[in-house]
Amino acid sequence: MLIATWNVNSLKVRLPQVLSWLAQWQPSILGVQELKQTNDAVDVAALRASGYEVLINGQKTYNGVALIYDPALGAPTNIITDIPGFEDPQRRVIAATFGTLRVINLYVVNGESTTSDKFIYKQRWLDALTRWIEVEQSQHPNLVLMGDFNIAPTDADVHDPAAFKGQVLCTDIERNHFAQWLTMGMIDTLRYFEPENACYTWWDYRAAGFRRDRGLRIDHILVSEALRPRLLHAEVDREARGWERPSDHAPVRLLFGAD
DNA sequence: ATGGTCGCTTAGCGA
Repeated sequence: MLIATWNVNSLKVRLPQVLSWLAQWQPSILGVQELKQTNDAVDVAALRASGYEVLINGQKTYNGVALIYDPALGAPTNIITDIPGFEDPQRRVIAATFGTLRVINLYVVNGESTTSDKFIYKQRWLDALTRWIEVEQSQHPNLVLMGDFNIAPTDADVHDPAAFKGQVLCTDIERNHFAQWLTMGMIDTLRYFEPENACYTWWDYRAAGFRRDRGLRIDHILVSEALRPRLLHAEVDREARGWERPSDHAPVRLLFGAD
């Protein structure tokens, strides 16, 4: 079973690439972020023609997330489009249960800078998320948590740690949340299979970031401990980042075995 | 070189 996450930076612009990627990799589930589209604007027919169904939590201009899935998984249940109890006009969450698998797809707040009001919002958002993960873990042994987290968990996930020291995406406040999820028993699957090497998932459009490999690892797939025996492989799809008119993020893939 | 590029909406914002 293949699961993947991809911040597409406009599903309108990137739909042809998403369709091509689906045909190439045939994932069971693809979580996408930054649709920048309302639910009505998403070309569901094109996805269906490619053999996929989709759950959308869209928003005009900003944010928006979706779960694109193989209908052979059956009808998803317990669909959630908000962190329960957390008021948020921004569309950043889509979660659903597929059989025995609980999947949460997130577009975490960027935060802009540590002195921005958006960073306060990010902290409130992460506080609510951490509380919610505890609840989801208690209800769903087989939990997958994926998306654009806008957190580089350690200095090994940053091309220039000195330049990013204390900056947004790299603060102790953000990293402590990520560390807390690991303490709670979630597994950082990319690091599980790639303990040493850098494996960036995002490169700034500016300053030829990708060509110079000046990246950050901010897109993640975390799974609960119960799924550890089934883990087979995780990797970053750098090829898609090198396509014509790419998203600034690469897809991240996780392969795992059947029950 | 202390900037740079995208996407959205149409001058400026968000990333």
